This record gives sequence, C-alpha cells and structure tokens, in this order.
Amino acid sequence: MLKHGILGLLNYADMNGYEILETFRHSLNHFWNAQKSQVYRELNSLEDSGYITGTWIEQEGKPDKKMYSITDDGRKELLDWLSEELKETARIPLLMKTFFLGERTVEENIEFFNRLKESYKVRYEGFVAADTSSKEYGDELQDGYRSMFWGFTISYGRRRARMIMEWCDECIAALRNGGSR
Amino acid sequence: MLKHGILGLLNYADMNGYEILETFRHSLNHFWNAQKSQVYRELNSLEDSGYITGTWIEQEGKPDKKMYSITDDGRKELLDWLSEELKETARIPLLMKTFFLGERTVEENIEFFNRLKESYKVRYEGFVAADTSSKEYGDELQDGYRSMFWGFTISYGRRRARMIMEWCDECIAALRNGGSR
DNA sequence: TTAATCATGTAACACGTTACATGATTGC
DNA sequence: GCAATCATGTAACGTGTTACATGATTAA
Repeated sequence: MLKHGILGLLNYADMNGYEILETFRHSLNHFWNAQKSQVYRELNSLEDSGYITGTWIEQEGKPDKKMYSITDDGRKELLDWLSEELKETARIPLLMKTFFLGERTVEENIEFFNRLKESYKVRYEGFVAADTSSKEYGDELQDGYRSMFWGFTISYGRRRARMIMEWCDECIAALRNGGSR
Repeated sequence: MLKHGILGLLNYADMNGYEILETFRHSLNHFWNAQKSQVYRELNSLEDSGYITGTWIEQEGKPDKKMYSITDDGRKELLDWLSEELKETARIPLLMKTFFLGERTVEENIEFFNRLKESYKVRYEGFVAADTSSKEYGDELQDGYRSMFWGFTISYGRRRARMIMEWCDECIAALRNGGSR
C-alpha cells in the first residue's frame, strides 16, 4: 500500500526520501500517515524489485541525497495496482472502543463523545481551509485532472468529519435519553 | 487493539478461541476483521501477561478446548484502555488509490466509483437488516446498556456507507463535468 | 546559542496476512 | 461419500511503530 503510494509520487516527479516524506506530510497525511523508517525501508525494497532506481547526488552545504526515479516496471506495477480490485480491511479503532464502552458510566461516555466531536470539528475546519489551497496544489502538479483526485480525497475527509460529528450527536442523545446506569 | 477486543469479550463471558472468532465474525466483523492465527497468538500473549487464564476442557465427540477467563489484572487493563485517549492512525486505502487515479481515463474512473457505490449500497442494506437483529444481540448480552453500544457501531456503519455513496455521486458528477482526458 | 531544516538511516518489537497442517463427528 | 462444524495451532512473511543515532548549515 505505502509501496504504491511511493510509486505514485515518483511517477509525478523524481524525489529523494526526504521529499517523499514531506509530500506525505502536506498532501496525503489526512488519509495516510507514513513513518520515516518505513519509507526508507520501502525505498530499498522498491529498488531491489527494480521498480525504482536511485542515484546519489552530492550537494554543497547540505548532506548528500539519493534521488529516485520510477522505472518502466514500476510504472506497470503502479497501473496494475490501480486497476486491481480495491481490498478494504475493516479496522476502525474508534468502533472497537465504542463497542466496549458499556463498562463505563453514562457521564463518562457522554464526555467521550463530546471530546470526539470537538476533535472532528477542528479537523472539519481544517479541511475547509485545505480546500482553498487545492488550487495551489493543482498548480504544483501542473495538471487539473490529477489535482481533481486530490480534491476528492479532501472532500471525503470533510464528509467523514461531518458524519462523525452527527454520529456523536446521535450517541449523546441516546445516552441522555436511555440513561440506565 | 485486538488485544483489548479479546479482553472485552472475555469480560462478557468465558470463551475459547473458536468462540472468540465466531463472536468477531457475527458482531465485530464490520469494523474489525480478526485473523484466526492472530487471535490464537494474542491469547497466548495475554495469558503470558497474566490478563487471562486458560483451562483445557475435555469433551466427548469433540476436540478438547481451552477456555479462557479474564483476571483482575485483565479487567484493569481493559478499563485503562477505555479511559485512555483514543489514538486514530490515518490509513484509508480507498483514498490512497483515489489520490492516484489521475493515471487512468475518465471512463475507467467513473466505472471505479460506480462499482464502489454499488458495493456500499449492498453493505448499507446489510446494516438495515442488522439493525433488526440488534434486539437479538441485546437479549444475548442480557444487558440493554451494553447492547446500546453495539447499536452505535451499526449506526456508524450505516452512516459511513451512506456517506461513501454520496461521495461517489459527487466524484462521478465531477468526472462527467470537468472531463478532460 | 539554540532551534529548525536538510538528509540519511538501523534495531527491535508489535501487529497483520497467507498458507499450511490435523482430525473427529454429524447431517445430507 | 462429502461437506460443514468444532477445535487447535505453526511458519513465514509483510507492514507499522518507537526509539536511537548522526551531523552540517542557517536564521532568530
């Protein structure tokens, strides 16, 4: 998965590990959190597979860096992944916790959903801001079609945040209402 | 995470590995997919930590089974986890793919979102059915308060499915509309 | 002088997936 | 006779997390 994310980015432009991490941080972070150690490991394994090639570049006043390019095999792998059936593995920590909240009091649980709602409200507002900088990102990519999909991921984030806020309201109302214990 | 899910179930009732897997399959499966191998491994590690205790039970006409009970330490660990700050790690495979769909044609991508919508429609309808059997589950637990949270997870699933269907509509409309390439 | 930026990683552990492996009983 | 149910796992690999480790340059 991360593997294909890296291939996708290198398909846009040559980058070193540091730049890949930066790109994750400012564009993909809301749906994928990449760890430094994992990115460097993945780059090695992609190079071993022949999907990318790396070249060391010397710099003045800065550490040397290793620039990576995607190969034809890598591009093929990327397209194969895109046309493959999407496999979604159910794994929602929030619901795992919710499922077992019956061990706590009504008050504690109302507090839980209040905090949760607050944290998604902050996120929601962040997404509204991100929407404006979408144009900025579009310029970066020099490609309206490509940047459209970036916009889709932001829209998903906004919808998801709104959905969770509404769900929190529902849970709080039910707790206030059916409050046994 | 799975660790705490198992502790949570054993807090409801003593179970063997097989029963834990069954419970995951019929109640938690929509938000957590537990692997057989992982559950057995986790049970061993929980026993090593002293959070659960296992006893072999001989059976006639059936294989022996190992019944697990939660210990006081285990119950403490469960409550600690519940009161701990929720950590959500962003990792949404659907969006990873969406982000890079710019390598494919408009037609292929419309098809992608159509299929996705269809699959969530099926899920959505499944959740509506699950809601009816909520009472069944409530009876099983003998506890209206506990079963309330099971209901919350179902409601989340329903809302999530609806949200994704609406998002698909938005993406399809945008593709039809701004269709370059 | 202190923190941020640029730039690379390793080591150890935790968690998740896939395939393999066994075997009795019960119902169709 | 065949599939499903009950019941246990192991082995190998893949992915993700946390902590450790280094070091030059630049701007406040």
